[in-house]
Amino acid sequence: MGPKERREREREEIRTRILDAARELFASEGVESVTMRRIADRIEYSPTAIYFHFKDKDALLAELCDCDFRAFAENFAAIARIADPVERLRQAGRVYVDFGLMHPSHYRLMFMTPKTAQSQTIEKGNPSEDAYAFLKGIIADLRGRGLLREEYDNVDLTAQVIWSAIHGVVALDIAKCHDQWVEWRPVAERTEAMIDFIERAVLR
Amino acid sequence: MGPKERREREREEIRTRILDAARELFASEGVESVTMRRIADRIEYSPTAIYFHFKDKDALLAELCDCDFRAFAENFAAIARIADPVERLRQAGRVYVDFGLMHPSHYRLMFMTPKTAQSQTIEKGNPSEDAYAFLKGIIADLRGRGLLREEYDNVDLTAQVIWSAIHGVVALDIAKCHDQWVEWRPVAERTEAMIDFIERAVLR
DNA sequence: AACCTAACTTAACGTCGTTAAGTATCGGAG
DNA sequence: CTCCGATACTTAACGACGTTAAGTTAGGTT
Repeated sequence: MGPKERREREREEIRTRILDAARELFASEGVESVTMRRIADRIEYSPTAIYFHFKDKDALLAELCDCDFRAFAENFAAIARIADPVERLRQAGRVYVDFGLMHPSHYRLMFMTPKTAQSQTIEKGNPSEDAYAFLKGIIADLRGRGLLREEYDNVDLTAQVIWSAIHGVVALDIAKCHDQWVEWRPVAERTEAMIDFIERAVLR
Repeated sequence: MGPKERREREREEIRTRILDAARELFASEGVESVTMRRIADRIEYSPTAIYFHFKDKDALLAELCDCDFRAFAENFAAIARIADPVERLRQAGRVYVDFGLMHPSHYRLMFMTPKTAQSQTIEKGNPSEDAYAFLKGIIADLRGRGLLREEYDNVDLTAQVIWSAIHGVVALDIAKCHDQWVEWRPVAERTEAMIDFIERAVLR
């Protein structure tokens, strides 16, 4: 079964070539520059060739998004070894915001855009692939050591509130940082303030 | 100068007819259904007629957005009379989230989309037209009564952190409520939790 | 009565996502 | 060795989009 495997491998290769081209366009020129035709240009194929490998544009973007979710979760691996859960939470907040500010296009697609039904390639609940699970782990740890206020007995609810708070910093910055309406404090200052804010809210 | 005034009035009328048609499409079918051609259909004009009244589609959307910012700020008028600043803050959070959840399309355009350089028709700093100013007023009041922790001595920074926190609840819900990845707590529960969260963080 | 201009319309351009139909390549069966 | 069918593409086209150019009509001014 030599040729069959080769075909399979080649098919996988061109898939990743398409994804890579899309990712480059996406990162450098924003999501609105990612068109089937421009992706096709980059890999020197006709636009319709892409449809042989992806159902449609949404499916392609969803797969891009999936890769990014994994890359995002991997950012937290470095801080997983921090023993003190309070410090781990603080660093997690910084890592989260940094990712969003360094990759605003990706962040928008991942967390600020409705559609994109996620695929199955990420192992749910595994903290090294699933950042939400990582956050829940921190909260469970804090709770286990009796550091949380007693009101925060629901891990999911607590995780969702903390996530919302830190997401708000990133999302508002991405969407509104060029808005002269508000006299914005520097985003780094807002981030640190939010991290303190979260700590004051949940710790005893 | 009778006819001249009439012309002016008619011009204003058709402008608002266009805006109304756009708003209806927008609210009922989402922003992606707002096309120049469909707006034109609704008012029984040709698509190009709109360009006589608005520079382009972005300008039209920006103007829509402006109306919505004013309507948004007016929602807070009812709670402006609440004497207790703590309770006023709590109610403001609820009003904010309710607006976002009841008008997700508008909320997305107003607070989750980068572009839309705001126009000049809103009086900045006037709490009855500018919701950010309204929030700052609450914080200044809290501070004036010595209810805030001493760390929150910067009104702008404090307002921006609180806004981010509550925006995060709305924004995540709009973008991710249909995501099965996370076992979401009901948005009402998250909202109340965030309001408590904010209070615990900033009050003495 | 002639004219000018504001307020439109029709036609068109170039873009987009996507589908239909055609073509070449190539592994495997007779 | 030849033929076949599937695989992997291409070209052509459709309908929708934002927008511009050119043409038309109606009403106030001179």
